[in-house]
Amino acid sequence: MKFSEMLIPTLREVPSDAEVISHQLMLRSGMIRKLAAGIYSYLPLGLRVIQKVEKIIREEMNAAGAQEVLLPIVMPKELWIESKRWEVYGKELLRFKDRHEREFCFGPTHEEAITDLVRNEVRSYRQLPQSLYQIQTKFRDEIRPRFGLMRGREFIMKDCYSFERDEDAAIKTYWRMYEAYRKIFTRCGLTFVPVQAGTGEIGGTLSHEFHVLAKSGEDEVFVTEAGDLGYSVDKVPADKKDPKTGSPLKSYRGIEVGQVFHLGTKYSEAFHAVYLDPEGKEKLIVMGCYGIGVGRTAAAAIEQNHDDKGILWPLAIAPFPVTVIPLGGPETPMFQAAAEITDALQKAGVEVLLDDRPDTAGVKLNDADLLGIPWRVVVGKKGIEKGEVEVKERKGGAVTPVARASVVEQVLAKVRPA
RNA sequence: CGGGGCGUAGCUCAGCCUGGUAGAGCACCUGGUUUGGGACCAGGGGGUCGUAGGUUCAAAUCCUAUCGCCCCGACCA
Repeated sequence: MKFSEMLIPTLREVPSDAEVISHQLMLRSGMIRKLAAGIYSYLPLGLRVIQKVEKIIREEMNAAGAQEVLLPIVMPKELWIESKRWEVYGKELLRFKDRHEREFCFGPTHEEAITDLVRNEVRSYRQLPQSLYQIQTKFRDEIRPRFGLMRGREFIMKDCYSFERDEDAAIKTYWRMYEAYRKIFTRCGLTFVPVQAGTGEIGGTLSHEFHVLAKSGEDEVFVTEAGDLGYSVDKVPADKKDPKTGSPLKSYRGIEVGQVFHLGTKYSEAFHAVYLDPEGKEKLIVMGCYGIGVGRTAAAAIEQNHDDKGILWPLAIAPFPVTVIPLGGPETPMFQAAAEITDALQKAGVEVLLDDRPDTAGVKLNDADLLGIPWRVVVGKKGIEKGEVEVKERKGGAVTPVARASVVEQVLAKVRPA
């Protein structure tokens, strides 16, 4: 891809309405733009990151045995009356009427829709278990949207719902999803901690939140010495000590990027979602639900991976793994070499951003720092005269001169580790 | 919803107190010179000062209302 042909409107200055670093950097790097409070457009670079995160989520959810579906965003009032949440949910539930004065809401979550689907389609124990997930736009009319993608009103969420024959099977699935979540956030390059949490409005009995630890986090979490488990404010032991080791728990700020719930039969009771067991007896389906904030995961990655010059994307979710920067105009040997290197990498299946803009070296290098693409190939005049180009990792900073002839091979080794 | 703040060019902001022909830097367009860390010269385009009403000879500036946005608090992926 050529920088000059993509819509990447980078900003030199920090927009005045952005407070947290991820919001600032997403705006400055041309990933997102705000349309209204808590409502954002994703530009090409931002969408690329979102899609990388989604790809990881899909792979791990599929590996955990879940199937992808897509439910409606708009749902009728009646469904929400059945679960009693039309009254309970409050003003975050955005409600409206259609031309026939029938009442609807925008989905803030989809237990109702999925349970309705499953109760209509599942009759027999032979059809269970089922785990169904979707990646979809949600709308929650938050009292105070803030921090860019971190707390939008409209946001992309992966939500998964599991349906099991009994409690034991549901608990097993719960832990399988828990492990899938660990893999997802690990693959996204995040440092995170699973946190024992209360179940809040969605209801249920067992729950973990996955928190990315960052100073800007909205939640306080209490983490064990080993850092392998935490407790939310409403679940932390009174003495604030690790129940296993007795050592004190440390307080951190966390960004909740995912949560897993064991729901039990709350929704299957409300919706009479039942199946017939081998004896022909009617039984309630046992449910779980599992959410990941996709945009928030991307924002959290920035909160955790940035420096004073810009983003330091983890390789797995970077908009591009590598950028090639010729320091010279279109007629120069630098530009020629850069184009050839780009071409060779692309033929090898690597996504490359070629900075073909006519701007000065300073502009290109500063923008490259801002965008945070993990690997950078700089083709400079002195280097090219010696038959060399430079390979630099955004995070490390060390510049490695590499022979022109072997640069493709070397970049490939960095960008797709076996 | 309670408390605080802000709406002036694409972005960052000055001007408002003390009313008198709308500004700067960056960005953008044209031509030229430039290319290792946000270049230079010359020319140029762009704003009914959030909106509506009021006061006044005269309003970005004073008054009233309204809308939007940001921050702090209660709610949440």
